[in-house]
Amino acid sequence: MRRGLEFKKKARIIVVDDNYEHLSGIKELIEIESDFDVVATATSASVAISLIKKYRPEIVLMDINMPEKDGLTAIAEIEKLDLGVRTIALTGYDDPDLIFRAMKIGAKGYILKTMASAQLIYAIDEVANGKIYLPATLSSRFFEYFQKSFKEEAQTVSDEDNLLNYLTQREEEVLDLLTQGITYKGVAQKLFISETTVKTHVNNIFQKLQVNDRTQAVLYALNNGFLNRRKVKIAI
Amino acid sequence: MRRGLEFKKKARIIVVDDNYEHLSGIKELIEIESDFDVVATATSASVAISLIKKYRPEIVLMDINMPEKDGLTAIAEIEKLDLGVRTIALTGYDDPDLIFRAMKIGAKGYILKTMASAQLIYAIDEVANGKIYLPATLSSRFFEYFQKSFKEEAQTVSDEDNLLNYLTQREEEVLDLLTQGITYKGVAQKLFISETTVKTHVNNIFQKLQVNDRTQAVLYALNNGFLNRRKVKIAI
DNA sequence: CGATTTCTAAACCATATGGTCTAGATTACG
DNA sequence: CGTAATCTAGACCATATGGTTTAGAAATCG
Repeated sequence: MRRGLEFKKKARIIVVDDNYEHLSGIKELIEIESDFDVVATATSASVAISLIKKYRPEIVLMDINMPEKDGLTAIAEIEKLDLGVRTIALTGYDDPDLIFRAMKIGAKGYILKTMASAQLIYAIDEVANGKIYLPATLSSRFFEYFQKSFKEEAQTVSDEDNLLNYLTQREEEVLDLLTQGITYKGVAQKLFISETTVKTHVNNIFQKLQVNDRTQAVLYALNNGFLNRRKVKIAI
Repeated sequence: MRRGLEFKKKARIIVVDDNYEHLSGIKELIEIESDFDVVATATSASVAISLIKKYRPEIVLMDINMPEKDGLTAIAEIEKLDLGVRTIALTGYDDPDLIFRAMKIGAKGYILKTMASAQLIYAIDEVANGKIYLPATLSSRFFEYFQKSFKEEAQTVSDEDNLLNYLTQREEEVLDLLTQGITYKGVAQKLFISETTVKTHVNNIFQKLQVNDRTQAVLYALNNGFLNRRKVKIAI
């Protein structure tokens, strides 16, 4: 598979799988069917991490379903090292939650063990070239899960009977300061009003939000999208 | 393109684009090259929504770059109607933030206007069959953006000098109850200890978190991933 | 123009919260 | 076994917070 005079470096790979049979199978597959270089293998996440520090590979193939320290935390740790190592998650399950979590913590690809060997090689190739690879079926599953979580969030947040809607503008300003952990005295200074006025506003806020104290008001505000009102932030 | 005796219903489509040229172009394209049925078109989001309510199509092709009411809010509204209508976003820009927001609010597909007509038909077909369709390039862009946002979040949250790490187990339990808006008396009852003990714990918490009151402690906890410790919740 | 809402502010009081110190019982650690 | 950390709990005091009522000024609305 070598391609003449290309300068492209052979991607160096570390394979991690607690099952030794699988491990050597994958290693052989890669060495025979592709141009990549398996520089090391590991049967546990902790060993894998020291090997990664030592060899600095471009790619890590990580089995997610391991006992002891699980693969997801391992991936998270690898990402935290920030060595530019790109990790591909490998597993038998297409559980959307698993896919979501893997991608969330920084996996650059996600492949099922049942998939054809050609697809594995293709995925490694894509990821080695800086792309992120998810097979179409898994991608669909991911997005369904992704949208479902946001839908639930949107429902709980932007209800039209959100009690925050009943607050006046001044009350919103006061509540905004409260959600920053500022005392009544501080609020009074910031808004150039007396402390008793602040107390009046606060009491009205309590009644409207049906809570009994400052902490509960702040919690209500945070749980019901109060911050999203003023800031146009579309953050996750 | 009709396929003999299949029972599959022709998907009914509404196309929305403020540019009339584009609109009729897309409409013709769909009618000539595919089996789908364009039941209506609209040049504004608000008109589109009433048409959707009237025709109940399976698919909506929505141009995102419209003046007045923009396409994203339109998609959000359509999703909110919960009519089972599946929306595909259509735009000239592959801005990752745009893609991310579109998918977040529930778009079932995202296509660039520059893409080949065959790809448009393919996308509609996929979405009509209940799948979610993102072309590979856009998918890559989406995931990069997705991971970047989580990476930033992870950095601010899971620092090793997170003051929450200095809390004892009992202090964590107390703080947990405080983050639910419970009073000292309530905490005392829940933990079967005296109120003065609660106060002792709380004072220790304040010192460790370097804050002055309950609200600030709760805010610190929420902003620094306190909830993610006990609950394995991977919520967004 | 009259009514309503909003923002302002005070008085008064009860209680919750916060700050500091001391101290016994238990457990963990070297 | 001695020491440190943790959990418990009391005393004492200062102040912040919460509940209620009243009320004037300004803005908004029909």
